[in-house]
Amino acid sequence: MRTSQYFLATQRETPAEAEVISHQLMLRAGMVRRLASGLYTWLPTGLRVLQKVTQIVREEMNNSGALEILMPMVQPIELWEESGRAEFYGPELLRFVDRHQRPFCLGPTHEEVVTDWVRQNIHSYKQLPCNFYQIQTKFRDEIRPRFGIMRSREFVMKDSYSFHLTQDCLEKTYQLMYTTYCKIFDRLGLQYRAVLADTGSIGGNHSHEFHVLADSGEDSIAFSNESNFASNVELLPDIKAGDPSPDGHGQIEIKRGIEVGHIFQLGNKYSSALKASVLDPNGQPAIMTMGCYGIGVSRIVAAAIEQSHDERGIIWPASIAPFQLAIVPMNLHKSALVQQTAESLYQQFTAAGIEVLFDDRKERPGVQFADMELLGIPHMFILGEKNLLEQKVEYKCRKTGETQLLELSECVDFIKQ
RNA sequence: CGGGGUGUAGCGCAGUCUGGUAGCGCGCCUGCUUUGGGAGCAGGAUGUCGGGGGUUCGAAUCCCUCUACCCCGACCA
Repeated sequence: MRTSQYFLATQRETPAEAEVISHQLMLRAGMVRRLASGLYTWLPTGLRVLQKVTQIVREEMNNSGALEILMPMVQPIELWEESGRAEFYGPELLRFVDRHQRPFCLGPTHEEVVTDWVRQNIHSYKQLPCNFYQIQTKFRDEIRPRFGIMRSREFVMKDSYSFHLTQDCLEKTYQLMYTTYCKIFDRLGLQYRAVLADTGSIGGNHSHEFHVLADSGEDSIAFSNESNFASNVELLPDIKAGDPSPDGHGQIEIKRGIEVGHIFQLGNKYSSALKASVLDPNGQPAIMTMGCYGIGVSRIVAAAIEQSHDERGIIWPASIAPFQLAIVPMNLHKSALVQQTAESLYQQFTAAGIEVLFDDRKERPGVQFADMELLGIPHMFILGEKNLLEQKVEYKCRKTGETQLLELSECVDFIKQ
């Protein structure tokens, strides 16, 4: 991509509306713009990152055997009355009526819809277990949207729902989702922690949250320095750092986390309310047992920034960077050598399947460097006439800030390895 | 919803107390110069001063009202 044909929308100054660093940097890097409280437009750069995250989630969900579907965002209120959540959910459920005065809501989650669909279409234990997921825009009319993308009213979520005949079977899928989530967060390049959690408004009897570790996180998580014990502090009201771990192994450490995933064993909460049953091997109706598994896809984008940034801007993990590499030719329009080499390198990287941002603007080098670093692009190649006359190109690593001179001919291999 | 704060150009802000018809920096457009870390000079465009009502000869400024947004609390991916 050439900057001249792109829409960078970087800003030097931090908009006053942004308090947390991820929000500030997403605005400055031209990733998002606010439409109204808790509602954001994703600009090209932000959407690239969002799609990277989406794709990793999709691939690992597919690898786990889950099947992708897409349910309506608009849901009839009757289903919520049937499950008993219409009243419980309260004003966070955005309700409205259609032209026939029929009541609907914008979907904040899809337990009701998926259970309704499954009860109408799955009739035999032989079709179980099954696990369906979607990646879709959710709407929750939050009391107080804040922190930009981190807690917006409209957001992208991966939600999946599994159905089982037995608790044993549910636990197997639950474990499979647990390991799938670990693979996802590993691939996303995030430091995270899975912790025991409260089941909240979704309900059920067993759940884990996945937290990205960041000092700015809204949650506190407690974990043992010796064992696998880890829990949201909500479940351990009086615990503090240095206390003995409740499992008897080691001492408690406390860190801040941003919740980006949550898995639940729902049991039969929704399936019994909606009478979702299959015939068991004896030909008798049996209420299905359910699990549900959520990932805050858009929140991950913000959480990744909270976890990895410096005074110059974002430092993306390679797997979700909007571009892998920036070509920064200096005085492109003054030097035929710089121009030819930049074009040639751009072609070579592109042919090698690498996503390149080719900064062909007529800007001074300082502006170019600042923008590429703000954007958090992992690798930068700086092309100057002096170096090129000796067949050299300067490489700079975004994360470490280290630079080195490379032979022009080895640039592509340097990145590919 | 309770408490606090802010709405003036794309972004950051001054001007409001003490009323006189809107300004600064950055960005944007044109030209020349400059070119390894957010350039310089010259010229230029952009504002229903959040909306409505009132007071006044005259309102960004005073009064009433509505509204939007941000921060602190209870909720959540």
